[in-house]
Amino acid sequence: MLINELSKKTGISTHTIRFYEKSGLIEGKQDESVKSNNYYHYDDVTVEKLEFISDAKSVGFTIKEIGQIIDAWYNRKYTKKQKLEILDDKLTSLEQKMKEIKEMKKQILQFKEDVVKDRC
Amino acid sequence: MLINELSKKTGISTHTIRFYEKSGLIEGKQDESVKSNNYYHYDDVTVEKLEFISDAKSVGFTIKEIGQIIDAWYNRKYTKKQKLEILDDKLTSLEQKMKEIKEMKKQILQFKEDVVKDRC
DNA sequence: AACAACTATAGACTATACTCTACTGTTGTT
DNA sequence: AACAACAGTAGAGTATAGTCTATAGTTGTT
Repeated sequence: MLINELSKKTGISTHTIRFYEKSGLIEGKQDESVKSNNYYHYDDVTVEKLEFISDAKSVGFTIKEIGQIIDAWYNRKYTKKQKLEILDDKLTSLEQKMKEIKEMKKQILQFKEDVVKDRC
Repeated sequence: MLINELSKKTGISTHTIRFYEKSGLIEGKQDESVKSNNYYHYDDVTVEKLEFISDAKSVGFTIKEIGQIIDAWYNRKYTKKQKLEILDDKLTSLEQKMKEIKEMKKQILQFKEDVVKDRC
């Protein structure tokens, strides 16, 4: 599919898709047999990747981190061991985020109590 | 205390503290009786606030959101009802973040499985 | 052939959250 | 008095993650 279809399927603008491509998160390929244009073609894996990128951004991963995860999942540039290391690293960071959110919840509940009891 | 002590107590640079002050998150007060300088003085509540800001940033709250929470907790510019609304709103957003993180964990565990089983 | 819709590239612009530099003035110690 | 350490203000610079504009060429429909 071309970029417009990819954009419609994922809800991500063509501008942002191109930005992600320049950032190395996804990669379209050009059809060598067609000489009249240099249009990029994208497959269903790219759709999956873009959906993952959206989710990963929501939890606070940076483009760089997301790139690492995608490479660990769908690339030949790491050994199996390296891939598992990267993924475990991200799992650890998610555990950390969860802990911080739980503490923040407690803190805000405390604030609520303070408000209710006119302590502030 | 002056800004340097505040910085040392919180581990936040004086530059960043001034940035937070300009952003309305904290507020020092000048000693009217001293005319020779315009140094700002900070109290222990400011230390608390800065510690909260660090934690809140970790969970992904923006400066604007943090400002709202601080105002809801320590300000007279909202009614009790408004304060509780703001705090409940942030609690909801924390629940949402928590959900997204749990899903991301599942996803990355799946990636790990794919790697282990050579499915990618 | 005309024309709208689409594609690629380059580069400018925006928002957020700092971070640093330059400059000036104050305080405290020697 | 000298001088380091600290204070304030203003404004420039940086990194991240887009977002938009301009330009030029291509494709598909009428």
